[in-house]
Amino acid sequence: MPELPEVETIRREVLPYVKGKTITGVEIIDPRNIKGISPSVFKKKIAGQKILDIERKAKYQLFKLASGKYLVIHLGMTGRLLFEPDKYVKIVFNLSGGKKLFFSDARIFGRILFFDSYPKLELGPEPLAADFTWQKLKELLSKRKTSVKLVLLDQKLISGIGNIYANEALFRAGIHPQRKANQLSDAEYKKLQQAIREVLLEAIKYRGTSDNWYVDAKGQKGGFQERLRVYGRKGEPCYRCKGKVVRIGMGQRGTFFCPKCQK
DNA sequence: ACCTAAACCTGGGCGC
DNA sequence: TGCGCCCAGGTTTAGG
Repeated sequence: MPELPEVETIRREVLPYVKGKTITGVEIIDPRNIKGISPSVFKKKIAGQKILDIERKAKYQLFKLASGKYLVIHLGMTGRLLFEPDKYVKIVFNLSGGKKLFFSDARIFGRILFFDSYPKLELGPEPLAADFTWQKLKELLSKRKTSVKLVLLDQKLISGIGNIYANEALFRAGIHPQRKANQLSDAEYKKLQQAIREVLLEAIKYRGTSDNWYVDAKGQKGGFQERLRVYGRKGEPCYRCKGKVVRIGMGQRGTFFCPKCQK
């Protein structure tokens, strides 16, 4: 599923493809991804808009338009932005110059939004921001009594981390996912902050994780799935201690960890 | 304000 | 080959 590294990979590919182009029209094959306004109003508003830039905020892509308005896309779980169509295309953006950008989404969890001014998205700080220090992480996590794993997934508190990278960061930091967020030591907040940064940067470098659905705008898989240490590895040996990786459910999500290495 | 759980969705994988 | 069942999970919504 597209988390921060996957969305960033797509943004870097799509930006040069659309920058300076005008959206001449939109074909709506399935309207269910369009949120907040009716499909017909969306069509009218988007037609003729020139794209200046794409900004990424957490898992959102903000298409900055010359009019000062914004097209905002969230890929949900199975959403894709593609240069060539696949069998799950729901929306087609026709661009000046004859190119098309395809929005594909098998499960229709993705969201397409339109804002007349800069979008308010209610997101917590991004872990890759320069001022996201371990003290900042401690300040945020100290507010919560629930498990550290679930808190990492709360986009209003910290934005951009999804299930894969929450599992991977906790493994790298040696922290058990069921530990209470407000009960870590300073050394553990420090290790966790470093682990989050490291895993996100490494995943961007490898162009994201294609555990199942994710592909980039060219339809190509990422490379980070081969570097996952716990996610999806239930019953397999831990790379650090050779013990078995365990899977439990937390908040309706698969949670993978090594009981020996994560305390 | 915080926390939990259900709901939204459907392709893919599995057992039979 | 095909049917039924279960699983995947980001975000919103509802309710405690």
